Amino acid sequence: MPRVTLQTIADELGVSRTTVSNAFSRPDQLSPQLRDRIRSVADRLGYTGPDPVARSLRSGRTGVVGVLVREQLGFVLGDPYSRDFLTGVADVIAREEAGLLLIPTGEGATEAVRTAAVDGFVVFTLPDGHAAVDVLRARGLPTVAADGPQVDGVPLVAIDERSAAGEVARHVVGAGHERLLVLTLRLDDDGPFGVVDDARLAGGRYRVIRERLRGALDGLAAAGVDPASVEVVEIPLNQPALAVEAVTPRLTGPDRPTAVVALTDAFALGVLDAAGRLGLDVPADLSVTGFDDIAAAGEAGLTTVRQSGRDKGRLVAELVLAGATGEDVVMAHELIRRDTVGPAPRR
Amino acid sequence: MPRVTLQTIADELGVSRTTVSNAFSRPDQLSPQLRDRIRSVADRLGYTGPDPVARSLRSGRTGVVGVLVREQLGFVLGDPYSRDFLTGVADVIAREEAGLLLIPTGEGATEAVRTAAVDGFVVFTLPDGHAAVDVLRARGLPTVAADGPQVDGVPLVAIDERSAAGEVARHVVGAGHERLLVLTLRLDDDGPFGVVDDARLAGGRYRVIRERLRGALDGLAAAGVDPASVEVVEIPLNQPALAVEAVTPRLTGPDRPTAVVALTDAFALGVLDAAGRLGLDVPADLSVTGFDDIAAAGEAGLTTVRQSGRDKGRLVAELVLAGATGEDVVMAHELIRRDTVGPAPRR
DNA sequence: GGAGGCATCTGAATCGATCAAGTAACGTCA
DNA sequence: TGACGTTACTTGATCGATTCAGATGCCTCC
Repeated sequence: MPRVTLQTIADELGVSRTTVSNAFSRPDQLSPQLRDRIRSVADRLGYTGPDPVARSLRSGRTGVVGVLVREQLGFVLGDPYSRDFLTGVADVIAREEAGLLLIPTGEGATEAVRTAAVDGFVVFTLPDGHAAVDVLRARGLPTVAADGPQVDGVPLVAIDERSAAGEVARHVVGAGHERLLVLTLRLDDDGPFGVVDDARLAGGRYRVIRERLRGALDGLAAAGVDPASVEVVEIPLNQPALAVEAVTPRLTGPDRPTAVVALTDAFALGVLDAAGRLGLDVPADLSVTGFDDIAAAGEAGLTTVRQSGRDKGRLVAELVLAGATGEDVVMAHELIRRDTVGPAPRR
Repeated sequence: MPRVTLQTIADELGVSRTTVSNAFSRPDQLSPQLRDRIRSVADRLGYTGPDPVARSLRSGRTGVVGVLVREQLGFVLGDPYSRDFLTGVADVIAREEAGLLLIPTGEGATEAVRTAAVDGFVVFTLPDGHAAVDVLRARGLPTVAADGPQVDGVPLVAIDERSAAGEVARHVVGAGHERLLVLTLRLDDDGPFGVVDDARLAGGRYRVIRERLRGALDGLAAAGVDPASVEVVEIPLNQPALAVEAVTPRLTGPDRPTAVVALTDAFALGVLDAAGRLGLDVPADLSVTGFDDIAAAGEAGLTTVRQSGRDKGRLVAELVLAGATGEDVVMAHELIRRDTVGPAPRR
């Protein structure tokens, strides 16, 4: 039994294939009567509308945006900020009646990128030098990167991480803190994770984190705290529990830090948790700052840097759908002062 | 400047278009030398491989699976069980080098389903009678539903919700509890939400929840507790905070329930939270059960029904990719007895 | 009454590949 | 030596639609 196509219906009614096509895709191009007849014959024959693939081939557009995320989809979906971002992308995709092709891609797996039938790509926080990005560029489709990497020919949408982190650092030092601990997300995929040295920082391939850390250290220096005196601890996954683990042994003793600058909200929430377990009062005994202002940060009263992942997702999707030939976009951020930063406790 | 196609390369080298096609898609069909020459010319001309759309049209397969989820993508991604499921789907998709098209679809929005260029569909917990499912069936592509709805011609993959909930109910009653509270997720999209009556239960369009609730009530009855004596409270979104809100006013007074049977882990975690705030000891003062065994349930020591969302996602994806003509699949579940069910307190 | 405009419909070309069938050259083996 | 199988490549048809340049008829307006 041959498949039902436009031609089948055209033959059935004695009209041209083009007219049947118009009945579905450009209803104003034919009389309402004929349109209805065509529709009813289509229903009778079980024709559900023009084949999407054939339509895409001829028209040159698929109506699908590919979203490149890191390989472990579970971790991406588990992260509130990432979720906000994806939700923002989906908002626009739905409004424009487009589709969202999720492409989890490891360093080696570029095949999915090469063979994805899409009109454009969104790249979401991949490390610098990720192989998939080269493939993307070769394909020549509209592409926008969110948060990273920064690559020639691919517009980047992000906040000014460096100055945002600088503001945080100055805010904390301004409250009188001198003994600080910085908690950072992984700078690169290869371990070991632990205390960060200069080489590790300089070589970090995750742009967002690298810039944040640089901004924070520069901000501390500018405020009069020697960056060499602050311990920087690197944690591989953006989960509160890992921050608890990293920070707990470091929050005891007379020389313990009086403030923890966490480069993500998840870490900051972990620090609040750890402080509670250790009986430290925040902010009387310990000050804590985060980054991103996810929903849980507001509930916890966390002082943090606000940026809207959802707005970013929306903007990025719009740029891709619009053809994405533009420049980088620097989005707004704002230091939100809530209840987790106080004056440094006196010895 | 015309686009570079197989023909461009064929002309450049004086070979046939098919041979160039084979160089990319069936490397064993031509000599290694020619293959290399073709590849190098392709690189030089900036040809990144066969156009995915054209290839799909001719070959009849797209290598993409469409996943239908409910409209509010944010809520879906925010739910741990849903996330596990999607991760499972993604596992298989990645392994088979396919793509995952996310289709958030509201009751009215069936256009995305009609025009999705996919080889098959995964339906994830849509309500019975959802318009998108009719469109799906008309398209005649391999389709599998996870958790619901149950529709003729669409294989369903789920656990035996009814008997699982029955086991929970018998377990709780077996510990001596007589005054019970049941917390259920929405039975249907239209409010109002609150105390559930028989009509609401019978008319519920979310299969999973309806079956769980039936199973729980039947189990209570079988164990000798009059279902009419248990209050059933319906909560619209699967979030712990909403359970806290619903349960707090009901956990005071001499006649308060001694056990809460929550039909999702998120609700159960909310109950644990509320109990803590009220100074009720679990399980000495209050017993609590959940459903699904998400990661946080284990950490909280929650007695619950285990099922693997990830395994379910994997199985469903495999069925779709295999053509999905089979029967319904009933997956295994297991009652996990941890630390939140104890003997009923004496008055 | 003729020119022009609009609404409606048609036909051929085209999108970029894969597929099925076929050909030519070369070796192998009875 | 001749039938047969392999390897390497070609030819022509085809997937199912959209696009674009007309053709046709009918109405309007000067």
